[in-house]
Amino acid sequence: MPDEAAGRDHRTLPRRRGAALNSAIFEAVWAEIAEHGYAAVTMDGVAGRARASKASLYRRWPGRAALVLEAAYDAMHGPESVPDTGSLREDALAVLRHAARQLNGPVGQALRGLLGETLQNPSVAAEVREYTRGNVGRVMHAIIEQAAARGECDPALVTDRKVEAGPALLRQRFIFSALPLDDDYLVQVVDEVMLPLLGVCPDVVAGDP
Amino acid sequence: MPDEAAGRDHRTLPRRRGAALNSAIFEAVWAEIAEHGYAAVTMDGVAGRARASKASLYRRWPGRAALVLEAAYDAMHGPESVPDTGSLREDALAVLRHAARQLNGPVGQALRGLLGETLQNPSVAAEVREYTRGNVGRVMHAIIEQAAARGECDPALVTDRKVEAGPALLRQRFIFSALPLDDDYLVQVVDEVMLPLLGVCPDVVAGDP
DNA sequence: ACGTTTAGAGAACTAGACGTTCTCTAAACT
DNA sequence: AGTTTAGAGAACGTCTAGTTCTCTAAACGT
Repeated sequence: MPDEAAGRDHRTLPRRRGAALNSAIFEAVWAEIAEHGYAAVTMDGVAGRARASKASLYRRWPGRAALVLEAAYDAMHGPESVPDTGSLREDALAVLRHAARQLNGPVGQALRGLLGETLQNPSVAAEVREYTRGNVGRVMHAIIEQAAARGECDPALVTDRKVEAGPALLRQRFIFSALPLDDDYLVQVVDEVMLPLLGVCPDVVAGDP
Repeated sequence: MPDEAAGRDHRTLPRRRGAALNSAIFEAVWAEIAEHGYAAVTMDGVAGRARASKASLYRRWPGRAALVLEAAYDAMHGPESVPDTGSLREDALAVLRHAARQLNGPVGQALRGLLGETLQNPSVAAEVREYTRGNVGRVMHAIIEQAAARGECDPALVTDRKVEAGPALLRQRFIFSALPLDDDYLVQVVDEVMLPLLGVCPDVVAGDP
């Protein structure tokens, strides 16, 4: 009879399950993205790096898109809070800065890849679009309502197109430019587009003597 | 000795070259896109449908993206002209309508797929971005300069962000919505965003008694 | 403590697309 | 007519997506 080591083949290492395995898989996804970008994320690669089996991956997610999407959700922990500084300008900047911080990091890279996936194969995910669009738009509406309640802007001026304009500029730049979203850009979006559209602070921009 | 038919194998059909072959290949690309969308375009599929060889395809284009991109260029024949109706509102509507007509058709489907490709693999094509961004932006700048020269808007108000806002809304809707770009949307973009940003026609929208 | 059920590791396998390369031959050129 | 160029068709090697198999550790019962 062999000693106890002989009974242990290469599969006898401690085996993770449930949440622990999930976390290990998400970590592997981020490592793959960080190393060679979204395009380099393959199911085999993630499984290998996480020391998980492809069967385990496919038991949890139907494909790469669903996996990366859940990894992104996981990395963003928690719904976005609505800022309330008492000034529309500061609220708007806070919203855009929060979005920019996410989009400039690994989560942004993942979302770019996922958006690419949905553009090529529209059947894959209305879900991705929901996220990318839903959050910022909802919060933007909320801070504008706050401003209208304070009398800071005229509620009659508020339309869907005007509310969407700022976020649309942010997204355009995120999608079409490889450069990070810098703060100057966000300030321009707020001062040159969002506030003028709502009739706030007609072209008096801070910093000009 | 067999008769003359025996010497003709299945390769003996008339053989196209140069521009004629190019056109046949482009037609095949559009047929494939129309049938099952961008995702279904494969080099094998296009070659088969065009009765061309894959070798001929790869001699002309390095890959699928380059092929579809050139097919799109080919379908758009000619650079965009700058409208000059004498009214900024009409000029802007003309530009957006021209863009929308393209984007609502098969060319739009191709561009969506190509954009998806570049988002997943940024190395592929700065070229695609150039097109998608370049044209509308350039023409938009031109009509605004015309309007400023007529005294229709204040040149001091014109900034890059303001000029980009309208096109950004168009693109956002193109990218994130599967629905076609309808004319109501374009009118809203012009009347609620573009003109107010440039200080034209402050909220007097036609059609309201 | 023991037995049953669940779920993970690892590997083999199929199928589809990419991109390459080969041969044979029609079209274009001189 | 003879030469060169370029296209048709097919075979091939590779990669990735998914699936399915066996074996076994972990979780959960009694």
